[in-house]
Amino acid sequence: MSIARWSETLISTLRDDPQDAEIPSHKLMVRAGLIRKLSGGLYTFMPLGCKALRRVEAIVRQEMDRAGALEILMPALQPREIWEQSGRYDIMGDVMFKLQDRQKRELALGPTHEEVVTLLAAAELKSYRQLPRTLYQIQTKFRDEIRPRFGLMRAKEFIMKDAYSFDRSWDAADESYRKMYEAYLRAFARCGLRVKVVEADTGAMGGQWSHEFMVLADSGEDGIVECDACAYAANLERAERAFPELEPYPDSDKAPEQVSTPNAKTIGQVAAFLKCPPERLIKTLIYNVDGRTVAILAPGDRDVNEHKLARALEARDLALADDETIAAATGGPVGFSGPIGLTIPVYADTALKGLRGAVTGANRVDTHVLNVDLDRDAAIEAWHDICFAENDDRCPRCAAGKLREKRGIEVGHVFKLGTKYTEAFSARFLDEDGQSEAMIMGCYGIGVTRTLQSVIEQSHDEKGIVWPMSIAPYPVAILNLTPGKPDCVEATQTLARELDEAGLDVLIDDRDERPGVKFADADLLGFPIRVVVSERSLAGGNVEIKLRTEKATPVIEKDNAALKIRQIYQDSIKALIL
RNA sequence: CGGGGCGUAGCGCAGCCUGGCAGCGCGUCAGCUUUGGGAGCUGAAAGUCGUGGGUUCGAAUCCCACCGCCCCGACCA
Repeated sequence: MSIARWSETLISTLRDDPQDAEIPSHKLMVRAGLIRKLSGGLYTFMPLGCKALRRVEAIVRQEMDRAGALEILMPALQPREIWEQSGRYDIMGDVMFKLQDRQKRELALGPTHEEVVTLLAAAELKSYRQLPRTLYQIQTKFRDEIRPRFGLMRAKEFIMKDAYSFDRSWDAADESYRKMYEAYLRAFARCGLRVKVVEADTGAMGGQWSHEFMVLADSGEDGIVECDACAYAANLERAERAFPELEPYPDSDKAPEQVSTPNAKTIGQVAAFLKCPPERLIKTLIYNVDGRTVAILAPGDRDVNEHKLARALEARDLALADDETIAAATGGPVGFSGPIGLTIPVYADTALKGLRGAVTGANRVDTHVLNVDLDRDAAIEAWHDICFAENDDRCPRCAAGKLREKRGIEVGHVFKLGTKYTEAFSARFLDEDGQSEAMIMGCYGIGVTRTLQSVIEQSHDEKGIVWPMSIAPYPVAILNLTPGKPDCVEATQTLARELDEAGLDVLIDDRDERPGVKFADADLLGFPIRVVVSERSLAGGNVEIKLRTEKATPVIEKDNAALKIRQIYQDSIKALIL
């Protein structure tokens, strides 16, 4: 492939952690000289970082091609109108970078490409004979993130592989989805990443269902739960839970009774004042949902999950009501709301079904109600699972399991979109009977730059990066410890040439530096195979081959080194293929 | 947008409280010595102390405003 000399490239390593980095992968990417910050959420890829990035892209591209997807490249600049046409201009409005051209035409830098690709499909795919088709691109996306952070993890500008499938039927769409899902598993495995697939919320993308590919990491921005007994796993935004039978409280048949609870507004204060456990309290939250006011009931010890709530109520817009709205809707001040006697619709979390002897607000200042039986005392419009799942909750899919909470980095997301966009853009085809039908669509994203950083987050030690063989900027680094000695130079060159001819990228550390510096840099940069050429080993006709993942430093006859290294390389690459 | 922290040489930091010559370590450059896990000595280059205003004989230091970066939250494919 190619031979690079340290003295001729641009590799600047830092001894100290950068002041503005928090998580290991971000610190290491900067220390190893892979990236440099231009401004918040904007980074330059340095030569080594660029090489690693291209390797991730190459793997993703190969797996897309293998799955039959077709590469295209769409514009990053998009006219405003297409976002209005899909109805997402308002939803995505704040995350889009907007600008005008000199004709005052309004444009946006694409945060994603459903609109553009669906327009394309509408124009080009006209017959069932042309289906199915999956189109993809690897391109820079722009999002005005509220808070960019962790280096490439959440940046304003990042590289994404996005694919879009178009099918003639729902069954065929499921098949396209399955192909992408499997391509994703292969791609991440080849990158040396261990991923967990979870059921996910579709959010602003819409559609029927979706799966996220998560890299488990403490620094992950997403909460997920997984069952300790079965395969169930889900993003917390979506995660369900099972509802065990409730133990009745003593005297739970008593009639409701108002009690004075001066200044006790929060669950904690009321529970302490009445000396009862928080789970016996019912939280009553007043929400504005698409312009109407509703009451939401949740167990006192649980938080309402607005993603699940929005889905349950099929709501577009949802927010906690302000104090005036609460007073008008309940007749009482904030902190003392309860379901009894309300005229607005009341929705309750399923966990409350059958609860008797509960405590609620009385819709009156400093007053709560004891002995509440929701079925008897309140008018519940509907019961839904609308609270966050928590650690130790019972699994919703199997009888035996409990849910465990983890943190994850979302590196991929696949959506079954259905006809949301194809209807909006009239992306229709003629079937065998000459009938016009909307295409069924799916979309599939991989955060390429985020994937790269995730690899480091998942694979490093106290000395530096530990690259998987497949995406290391250079799989092999040859450290020439005495670049002044002709025989060391000669042996280094020969080995490098042999490896180059065998198809490996090689970096020669030819700097006039002390050995310790070279070792430390090689560890920091994480080359999977480190070869040392020195007078000492050369005296016996040998070189040293050390793997970044191993402690030992075996020597090998220098004439056999290239073959051995090639073998290690190939075995290692093979081990990453599913 | 709310809360907190930071901004001084390429990088990491001290100095600020209590105003008085702009400092340290690493890196960079030159020379000598050294050479298997971030070497030693000597010398050198390099700073609008984030920006603007104010107080003062005098401001990195005190006051006001703004900007940038980081963290927590809200928010978010």
